[in-house]
Amino acid sequence: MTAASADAAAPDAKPLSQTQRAIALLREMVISNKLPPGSNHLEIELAALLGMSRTPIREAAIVLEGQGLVEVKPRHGVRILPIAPADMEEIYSILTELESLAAYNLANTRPGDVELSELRQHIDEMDSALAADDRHRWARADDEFHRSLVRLAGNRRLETVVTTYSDQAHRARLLTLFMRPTPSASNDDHRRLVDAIAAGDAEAARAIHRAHRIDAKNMMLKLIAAHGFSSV
Amino acid sequence: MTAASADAAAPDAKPLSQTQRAIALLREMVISNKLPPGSNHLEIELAALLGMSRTPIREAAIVLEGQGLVEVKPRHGVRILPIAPADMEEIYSILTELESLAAYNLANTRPGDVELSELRQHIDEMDSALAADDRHRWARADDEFHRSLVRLAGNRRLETVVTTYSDQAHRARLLTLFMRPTPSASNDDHRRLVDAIAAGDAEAARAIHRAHRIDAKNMMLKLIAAHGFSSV
DNA sequence: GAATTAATCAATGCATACATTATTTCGATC
DNA sequence: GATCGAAATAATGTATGCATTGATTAATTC
Repeated sequence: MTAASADAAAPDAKPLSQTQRAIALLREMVISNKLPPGSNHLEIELAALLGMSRTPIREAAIVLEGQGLVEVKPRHGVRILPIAPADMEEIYSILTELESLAAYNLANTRPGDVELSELRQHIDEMDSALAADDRHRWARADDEFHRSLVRLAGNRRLETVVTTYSDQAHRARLLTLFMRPTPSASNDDHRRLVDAIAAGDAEAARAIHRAHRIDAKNMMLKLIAAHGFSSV
Repeated sequence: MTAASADAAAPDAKPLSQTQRAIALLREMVISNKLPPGSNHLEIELAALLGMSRTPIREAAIVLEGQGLVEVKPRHGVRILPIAPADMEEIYSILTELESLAAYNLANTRPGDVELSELRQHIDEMDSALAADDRHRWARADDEFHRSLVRLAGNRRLETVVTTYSDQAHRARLLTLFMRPTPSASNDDHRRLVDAIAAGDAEAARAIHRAHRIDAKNMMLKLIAAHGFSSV
């Protein structure tokens, strides 16, 4: 352990500014639904909550507003944006298109065993989580799989956009996680996708992933329509 | 004219906060290359330049950083991000995909004459600008055409992302505007695209637009490769 | 003369103060 | 009792001050 720090794995973790802490903490609270969608929070309250002054809170709010998670309403504080079915429709459209592009591009790069096994590890983890009937773990692995897919495609901006909209969708996915049927069929798609990527068949990779995402979107929208939505 | 205001078209234009002014002014200066790519600007200098304190400058810098136009470097002020060929590659990939999606979706909505004529007006304006050999006017109309296309598709988030990356690409387009051949063939693509949309042929609309964007990207990259890039 | 270290300088990160302005409350009038 | 208006309240937008810390310059040693 280094002399200066006792927490992270990085040998010389910089002190991390208050603004960065505020961003990380608020983001986590939003996407995990700890701050309920539709709720308002005054800057002073958030400042007190996180033990800092209004300045870093404001800066964090601006960042999170840019990421579509909150809205700064002049006299009502920071409003946690709700996610309506129409929003999910928008988000999934974009994710479908961009992740499919990632799959296409990745297949064209002819990735090596390192990259492919990274993807396959996440798939195995999903299977394992399913076997243990641990949906949270499954969801995390699913997330990681999609994140890896996009990262390996090598377009940093693509990564950024996909992360932004995945974050927005995250809360809705949490809500439907236990409403949906067992997501075992999903892994068949994943395996076929990785096989197509390994074979360098870019068109197939794109088609498989697009179909996968469209299925996911339809299921999500159906669940939301059936169960309603707590958002305001 | 209203009693309170003497400038805008809106009857009751709110005073517009300093932060909002800073965002608008800095964004314009960045995407028009008035602030050279790669240059650094201390918060105090920008504050003096725009006649305000550091606070709104900081907030604006955060917003523009989120839009990929600048980078806040702790001791060196705000750095205007340069655009390298690799960045253009990333940006055009994303724009190609998302605008093609917009074309696809718009075609599926079976837009009425109002929408279609909006698109066609921009095409006519491009023709007119070309006839007058006014490339700046052409570029503006081309921009408007693409912006309309995406807006009419009706996905607000899609609009946001496309605007973000169009802004990033804007400076490079300015640089190559006078290097490229006369962009008259481009309008053939636009007309075929609108026809496909009018006919409700979503697949054709997507294919036409994708090809259009890929052509544009290849030309841009070739120009940049040939001419080099002033970016640092 | 080069390199290493100490001292100076400067820009930022953050807290705080204050003016502005939307909201709310209280009172008065109908 | 309800509605309108005015005063009070509260939250923000912005400016400013200060401590921190990175950068830069000077100085000293080899």
